Amino acid sequence: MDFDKLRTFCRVVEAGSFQKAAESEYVSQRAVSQMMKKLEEELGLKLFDRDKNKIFVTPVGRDFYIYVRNMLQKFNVNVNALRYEASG
Amino acid sequence: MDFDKLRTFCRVVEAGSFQKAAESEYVSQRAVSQMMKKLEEELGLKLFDRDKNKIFVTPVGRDFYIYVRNMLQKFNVNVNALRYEASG
DNA sequence: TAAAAATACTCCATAGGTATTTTAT
DNA sequence: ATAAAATACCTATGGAGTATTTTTA
Repeated sequence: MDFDKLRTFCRVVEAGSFQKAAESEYVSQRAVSQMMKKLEEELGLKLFDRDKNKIFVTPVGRDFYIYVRNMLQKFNVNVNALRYEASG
Repeated sequence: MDFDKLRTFCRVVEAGSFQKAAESEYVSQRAVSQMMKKLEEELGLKLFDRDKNKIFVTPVGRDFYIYVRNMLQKFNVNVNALRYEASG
């Protein structure tokens, strides 16, 4: 499990497509497609329904998104606080 | 940033040495040493003081440990809940 | 016909192992 | 003399790009 995958997942949910997320993250569509596949395998959760050339976020995917978005944001805040602590 | 690094970091803090953590995680001492180096670089935080053949967790490292331990635990709880949700 | 996802093929970076060196107890 | 961390060297795995195919709107 790595943060890049989680961040990309968030972008996908927000953009509504792998392609759009890929563009906004400056990686290839393939990279995003692979990452999301691995993410689902790793979690043992189906995050998307795939309908040929369209994706839909599952209810579980939506819940996971809410959770992850918050977790990543908090993590960044915390690390920044520690950087400040270390520098002061 | 990946969860393996964070988990290993927790093991190091708990064990008090790279070697011990390596044994308990079934990886080489080198792997742990490298992971911790990368982790510090990625975070921009000094997590350990290195004194030749001994390490000491820095105050910031200790705070980071508290945070990460909790984060990882919560994450697992949440994913398990989602698995349950998905199966029900 | 344009846009999007999956698949195939290829390549390179990096993560990890073994072995070695250094140091302290 | 033992235990632990860093370093060097090497290999293999996997992640990413390009190109291609399929499908739908």
